[in-house]
Amino acid sequence: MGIESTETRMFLQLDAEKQQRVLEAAIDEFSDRGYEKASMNVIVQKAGISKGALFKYFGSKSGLFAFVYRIALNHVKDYLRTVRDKSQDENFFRRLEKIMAAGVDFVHRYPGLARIYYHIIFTGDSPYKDEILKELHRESLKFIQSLIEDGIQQGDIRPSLDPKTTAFVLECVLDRFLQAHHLQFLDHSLRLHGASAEESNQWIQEIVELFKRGLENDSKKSREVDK
Amino acid sequence: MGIESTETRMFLQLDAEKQQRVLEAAIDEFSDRGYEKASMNVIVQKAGISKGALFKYFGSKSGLFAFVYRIALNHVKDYLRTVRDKSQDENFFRRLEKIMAAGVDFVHRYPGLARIYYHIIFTGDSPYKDEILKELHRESLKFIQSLIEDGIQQGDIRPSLDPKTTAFVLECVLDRFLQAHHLQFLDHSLRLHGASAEESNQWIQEIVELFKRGLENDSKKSREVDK
DNA sequence: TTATAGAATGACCACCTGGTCACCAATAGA
DNA sequence: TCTATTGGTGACCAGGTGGTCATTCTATAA
Repeated sequence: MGIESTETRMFLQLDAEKQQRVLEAAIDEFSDRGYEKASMNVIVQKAGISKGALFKYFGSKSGLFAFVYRIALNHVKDYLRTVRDKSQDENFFRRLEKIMAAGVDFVHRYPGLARIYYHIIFTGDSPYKDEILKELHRESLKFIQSLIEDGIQQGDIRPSLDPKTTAFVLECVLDRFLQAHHLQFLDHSLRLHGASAEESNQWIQEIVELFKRGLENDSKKSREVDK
Repeated sequence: MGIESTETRMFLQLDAEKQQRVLEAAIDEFSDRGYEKASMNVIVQKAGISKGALFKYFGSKSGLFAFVYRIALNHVKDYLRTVRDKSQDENFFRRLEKIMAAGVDFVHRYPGLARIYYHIIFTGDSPYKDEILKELHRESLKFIQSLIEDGIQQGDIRPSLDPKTTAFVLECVLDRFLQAHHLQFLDHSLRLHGASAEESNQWIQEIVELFKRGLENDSKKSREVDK
């Protein structure tokens, strides 16, 4: 498949400090400028290696990007899976809160990877564009829809809801919410950029409350679980 | 101000067919590739003029972009103002529907301008970045907040709502909804790309219904106006 | 110590960009 | 006819890109 990462044995055999240095330089440049505008010359400079060496490690710019993208995607999958599994027994709205909070944590813990991930989501800026985007959106959709299905099954949200509409609305709010944490120009109403965890959590509460009213299953009061 | 368009008298004195041709070439290239990646060489080729002439008409790439951006912004302002004024007497949710429908109309009628406008909104890709983004977001926020304030004043939505949260949620759903009409990679759940006006309207109904439940003022039944 | 294999280097390449300006063509006015 | 002005051209420029590869360096084994 086109988006296979192409790090060579040579790269994998470097000492850990050098691998780390190269990886950080790449994340830095790709997160700052996206795929197309990122410059291998800049990455080389930041990493303190020769350009020829970098091309030996990854074959091409797209190969290097694929390597970084995979790391970002795996981190996203990890945090989503972790929070989903840990919140299995909670109600839909509580789960939604936790997913948003985990997203904020991800953005704060791995700012570079988060920027790369969301830049791809919003702009499609990547090599092998179709495959990467298909993969990203398949993952995202699968996750949100399973959450909604669980919520309907557990009686937290109305069975009459159209799952597609609900997934659409949830997804765009979640994406924008997280993106506003690191893209200041999108952050004109909630001041999420630079917000403390507590402030972000305030906003999470408010947003989820809004969704609660809109989605809640009246005929079966939403299960409350100890907070 | 930095974002003043810089079309020269020379451009304005061209015959209308040539002006149109140059403008279309620019819209085509900027909408396809955004500001930074758009190539003056490509625009020149598409317009069938010399590069020197193009630089005489607009001074620079940023000058040309400012010209095009202004046209896009004016179109957006126009449709928003028109739909807001025409729906002055309707309830909040009906207004929301009409605004979304007008947005879909804008996207269909001026696909190039819509792409340019939303690309700036989502990526900030433009010259004089701070000024343009400030202007865009000021307009957007002003519009949505005035809509919400009207809705609260008329008793359609709850006064207890936090206007910021509500504006945030509305804005990201509206933006994503419109963007999905022309960015296929964002269009994985609703199939808006290539949707008929009727299909889009179906989705609008569903989305607004969701918001209605979430926002509606219980103590004063939302005013129904003949549909 | 020498030879070899592997790793690394950086000058070079073709291609692309936004922008410049000497030159040319057309037109109007004297 | 000559001159001045306006409009237009495209070769050229400096700077940047991703990528290549002849050469050099380094580590290891014999």
